[in-house]
Amino acid sequence: MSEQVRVRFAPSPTGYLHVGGARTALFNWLFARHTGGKFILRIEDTDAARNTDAAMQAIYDGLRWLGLDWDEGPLVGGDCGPYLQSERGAIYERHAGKLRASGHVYADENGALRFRLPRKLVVMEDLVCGHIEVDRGKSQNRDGSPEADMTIRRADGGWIFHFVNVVDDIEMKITHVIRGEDHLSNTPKHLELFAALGAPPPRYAHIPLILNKDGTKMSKRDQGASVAGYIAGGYVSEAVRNFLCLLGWSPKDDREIMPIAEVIERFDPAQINRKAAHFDLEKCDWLNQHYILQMPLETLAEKVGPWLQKAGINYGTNATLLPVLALVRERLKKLSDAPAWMDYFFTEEFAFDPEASAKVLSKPNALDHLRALNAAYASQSGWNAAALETALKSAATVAGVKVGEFVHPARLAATGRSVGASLYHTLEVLGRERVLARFDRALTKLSA
RNA sequence: GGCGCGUUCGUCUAGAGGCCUAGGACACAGCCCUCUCAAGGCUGGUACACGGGUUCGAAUCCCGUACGCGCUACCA
Repeated sequence: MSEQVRVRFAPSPTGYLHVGGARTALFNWLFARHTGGKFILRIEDTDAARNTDAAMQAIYDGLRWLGLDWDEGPLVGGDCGPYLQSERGAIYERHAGKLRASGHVYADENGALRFRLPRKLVVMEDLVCGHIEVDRGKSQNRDGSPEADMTIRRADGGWIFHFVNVVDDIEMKITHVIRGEDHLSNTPKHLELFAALGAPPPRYAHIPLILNKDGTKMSKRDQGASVAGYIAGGYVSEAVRNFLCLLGWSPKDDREIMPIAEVIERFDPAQINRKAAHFDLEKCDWLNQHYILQMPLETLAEKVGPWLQKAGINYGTNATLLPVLALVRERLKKLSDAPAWMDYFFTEEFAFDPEASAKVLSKPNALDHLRALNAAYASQSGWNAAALETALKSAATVAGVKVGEFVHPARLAATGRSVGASLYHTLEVLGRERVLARFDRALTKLSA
C-alpha cells in the first residue's frame, strides 16, 4: 500500500515560461497522471525585487495552453495553501524557530539567519542519475575557502530559496521532486535541511537541461525558448507538448507521434535520459505540421479561426471555412500560415503577385489560353473538380499545348498566385460565378 | 580552483557483452507522383569523444584523458 504521489512544479515568476521549465512541469504532470497522484503548482516568489505579475500570468497561460492542469495551487486552491511563497511567511518563521531552538540555525553578525552545515558525507539515490555520494566536508567557495554556512533568511527578512523550497516540500507532502539537473548539486543541502527539520526527504529525479542546438545555454532571445513564443508563433499546443515529451524521454520503441493518453500510460521517470538535450526547432515544426494535417478538420477550424480574424479575413461559418481548410491544410506549417493561403477564398480584393504575373505572361499566348478556358468554363455543365479538369485538358488539347499552359494562367487569374492547392479543387470551392468573374477581371487587368 | 553530472549520425533517440557490417525520426540529397507548392512513396550519405584495461568477444563493464554542462550568493 503506497502513499499517493504528490509532485510539484515550482517556478519563479521572474521572466517568462522557459521551454525547459515547461518540460519540467510536463514530466511532473505526466508522472502525477500516470500514478493517479496530484500535480501541484507552487510559485516561488520570495525575491520580491525580481518578481512580476506578467511573469506569473505567463506561467499560468503557458501551463494551461499545454494542457497541464494543476490539482492544487494558485487559482484552484487546495489543502496545503497558500501556494505563493510570498504568502507563507508565518510557516517559514515557524520552521526556522524550530531549527533555532535545536541549534541548527543562528543569526550572524549582519542579522541574517544561517544554517549550520553538517559537512558530512551525503548519499542519495536519484531516479535518473542513480547513486551519488558527495563529501560535503570538501565543499569550497570559488576562492578555495571552505563553504560558509547556508543563509536561510536575509538580513532584510527575505527568505532564501533552499530553505523555503524544503519547508514547502514538507508542508505540501511532496513525495517526488522532478526538477532540472541544475538542482542536482543543491540536493545535498536540501537533504541536510530535511534531516535537521526531522522530515523524511522526497525521492528525487533530476532531469537533464535543454540547450540550444549548438549546445549553448538557452536564453530568452533564442528561438523556441519561451512558451509564449509558441503561442504567438502559430504552433499547435498538442504538437509542442508531444515534442517536449520526446526531449529526454522516449517510449523506446521508435514511436514518436503519440496521443497524450498513451504518453501518460507509458511514462516512467526512471527511463529519462541523463544527457542534456539539444533543442531542434525544425523537428518541432515537423510535428506541428503533422498535427495540423492529422487533427479533425473541425478542430483545426477552431484553431485557425482566430488567426484569420486577426488578419481581417471574414471566413463566414464552418460551411464556408471547412472546404477551404481541407484544400490548404497540407501546406500549413503553422496556424499563422493560414491567412496567406486562404485570403483569396474570402475576398475579391486579393492582390496579384507581380512575380507570378510576370512568370505567367512570359509564356506565349498565355492570355489566349485563359480566354479559351474562360469560354469553355462559361458553358461548363457540372462545376466540380473532375469535370473542370476534363474541360481544361480538352481545351489544352484543342490548343495543342500542355495542360500547364492552361493551368498557370487560370491559377493566376483565380488566386493571384503561382502556387496553391490543386487548381481544379480550388475552382470548385470558389464556385462558377466567382471564377468566371475573376477570369474576366484578370483578362482586363493583365492585358493592360 | 573544488565538488557533481554527462559524452551513439548535424539534432532527438534505440541499444543494458555476442541479435550492431549500430536501428528509427527530423534535417539534407536524389528519384517517383504531379498543374504549381505542399503532402505522400522510395533510395542515399553521415555516429559509438580519445587512450588504456577486463573478456573468447565491448557502443554496452572498469580506469584515465579531453570536452561540455551544473553547483560553488543575504538568485531561484
